[in-house]
Amino acid sequence: MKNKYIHIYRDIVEKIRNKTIKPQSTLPSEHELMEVYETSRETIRKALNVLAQNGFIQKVQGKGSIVLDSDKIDFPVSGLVTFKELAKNMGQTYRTIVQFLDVTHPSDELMSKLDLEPSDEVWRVFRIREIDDEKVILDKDFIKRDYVETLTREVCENSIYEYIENELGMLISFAKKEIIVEEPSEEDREHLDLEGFSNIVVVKNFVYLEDASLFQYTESRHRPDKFRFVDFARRMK
Amino acid sequence: MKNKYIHIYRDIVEKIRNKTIKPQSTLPSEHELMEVYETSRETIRKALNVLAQNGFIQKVQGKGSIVLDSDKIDFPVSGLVTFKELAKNMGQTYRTIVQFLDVTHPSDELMSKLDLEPSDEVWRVFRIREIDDEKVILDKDFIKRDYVETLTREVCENSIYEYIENELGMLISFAKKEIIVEEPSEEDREHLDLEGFSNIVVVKNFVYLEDASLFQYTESRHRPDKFRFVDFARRMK
DNA sequence: ATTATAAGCTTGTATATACAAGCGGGTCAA
DNA sequence: TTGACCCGCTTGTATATACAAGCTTATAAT
Repeated sequence: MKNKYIHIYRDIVEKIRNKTIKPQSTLPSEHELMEVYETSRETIRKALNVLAQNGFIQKVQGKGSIVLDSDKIDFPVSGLVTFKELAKNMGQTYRTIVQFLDVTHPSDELMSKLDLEPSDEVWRVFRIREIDDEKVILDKDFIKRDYVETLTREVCENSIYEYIENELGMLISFAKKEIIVEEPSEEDREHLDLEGFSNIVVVKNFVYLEDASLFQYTESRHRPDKFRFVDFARRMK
Repeated sequence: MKNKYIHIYRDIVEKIRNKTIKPQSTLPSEHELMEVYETSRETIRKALNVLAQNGFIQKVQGKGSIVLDSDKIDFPVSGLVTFKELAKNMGQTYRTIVQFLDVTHPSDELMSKLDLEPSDEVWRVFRIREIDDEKVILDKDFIKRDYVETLTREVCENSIYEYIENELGMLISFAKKEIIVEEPSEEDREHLDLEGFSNIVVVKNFVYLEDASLFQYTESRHRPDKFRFVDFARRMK
């Protein structure tokens, strides 16, 4: 009986995605949805609020809930997304090359970023991402050792996130992102196919777990032509 | 008696901002907040949910609401932000130069972007943004004439958003953003102080009103060194 | 000492009710 | 025809209650 509203949310998302419910149309009223899902109005409203928050619908007082055009707001690239999901949308073939993987003590910069002591240990993972046989992204991951005991090359080649969530049972909850543009470093030039591009898009990512503990810092360095970021922003009333 | 929860939200935001409530501490329990604000638990929870959504707190079942470090998640640059707000944070002095302002019929590209007919009219506003006496941003705005009858140079030099919300009484509700990197166009080279930069960060912005109608498309073209985007993303459970 | 259990706190979910506020269509009067 | 008003729909807000589920601490049993 738990998570009824999330179930309703997912159900409606699915119907919007596969066009069972068409863009620009209005959803059934909250009263009608109550009967469809055999639940209370508050539960329906919780589901609708999540839909609105994520850009699927727009609620208008006195009228109803208008279904937005999800194609125009194509999400997958927004928010918390892994390379695997991103690559599927971007190109034909993709591959991850683990440059190296080790445990060290944090540099000064990292100590302030991850809030660490000099004695703490961190996993350091550098990965090169290929899309259509071009090396276009350099991912530098720093993960607190406290949270992750072991980490293998194989895991890094696949998806660290999947490992952490599925194998270790830890839940990623939120992240702070910062996007800036820099000149390519020596490292960038060495590992990426820059093809004359003289800028690098740097996505700095601070990842937090469900208990609000910061456990990972990631720097994702993109060749500019392979970078795209989509965001849906709702205004505070 | 209306909007009690928004009032509570703002009150707590203020307390977090001015450090009356310190980062990493936990908020009073929902029960205690009920008494402080003399309201019901559901109302408190609504306020707390908005706080969580906007990255001010993290709720942990069984424990409480942890106050996040807002300094590390400095918002103002995220979401729906106008140049005026942005410039205040970026530099010392800023200025807006209205390149031109007119009404035309839409190009094919614009027709598809703004969902228009060939007979429709659109305002076209091109503005150059100066920060510290350098021309670093080129803003190209396209606004549906249906929604805005008149638009003056003076308004454009100040803030179109303020004009629309305060003078015309229309409410901006949400926006879809897309960030990509391009080669500078002739136009970019002509109007901006590119200083050898060979890329331009393009922020495409589709702005919607409260009734879900699309009414503006903006293309904001930034010199890469003056671009920064901060985002807070929460994962769906 | 260690472990297991229970109690008491916390937040999470589901339900019901009441009234406010916005929209739209219909009615009726001028 | 036009405008004012009302009614029935919609969503928005506030309240109360009940129980579930997660965390911490204290207590009891081994």
